[in-house]
Parts: sequence; C-alpha cells; structure tokens
Amino acid sequence: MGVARRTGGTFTARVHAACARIPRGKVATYRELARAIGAPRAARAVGNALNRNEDMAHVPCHRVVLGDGRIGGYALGSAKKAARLKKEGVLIKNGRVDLGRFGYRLK
DNA sequence: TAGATGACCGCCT
DNA sequence: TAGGCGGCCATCT
Repeated sequence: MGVARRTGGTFTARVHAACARIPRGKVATYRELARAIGAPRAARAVGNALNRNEDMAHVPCHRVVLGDGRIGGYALGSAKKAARLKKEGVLIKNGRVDLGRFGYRLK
C-alpha cells in the first residue's frame, strides 16, 4: 500500500477532487478533467489516476468518458460504467454519450 | 533511479 | 470518413 497514500495535493488527489465536482446525470471527458487541474495534456495520466481510485463512493469516476463520447475504461468493466450512467439518467447510444447534451464543463 | 505501463488524444495516411 | 501510430504525463515495479 502506501500506493494511493500519495493523495493530498498530489496529481491524483486533484484528479479525484475535480471528478467529484461532476454533477449526477452529467459526464466530463478525460481531457476536460486534465484541463480543469491545469494539465491539459495529461489526459492519459488522468485515466491512470482514476484507475487507482479507491473511493468510488465519493469519486464518481464513471462520469468520465473519452473525448468522442465513448465510454472508455473502468476498473469494474465498461459495462458497469455504462449501467451506472444509465441509472443516473445519461443516455447512451451505440456505446456513446451525447456530450452536447450530457457533457459537463469543469472550471 | 530507470524502465514499463495505461480507464487517452491528436495527427497522418 | 475511418483506422492506425506515436506522443504526452503521472504512477508503479
């Protein structure tokens, strides 16, 4: 352990904090998240940080999708991710989310 | 300390 | 328009 212990001002902590700001029924892209924490090019690192998310109850990482609206990955499987989004009212068509409708812009 | 990995993104063919 | 390849960045071993 000690692994996820790096939280607290770290990149990972920032990612988790930004992710927690996404309201229910909305989604944000990895790129948007990266941008929100001041690292617009670190989209991949954001995914990495979310993959290490240990507190899914407070960090809704399932609300983060790819830049083109595709579901992307998820620690519990993309199917679970899609199911959770559906439950929150997010419409998924052909495995994609309508970002124009459900996309949330962090600031 | 260095190399490898990964829930991504953008450009080129 | 669609698919493939390389690049970027933080974390892990």
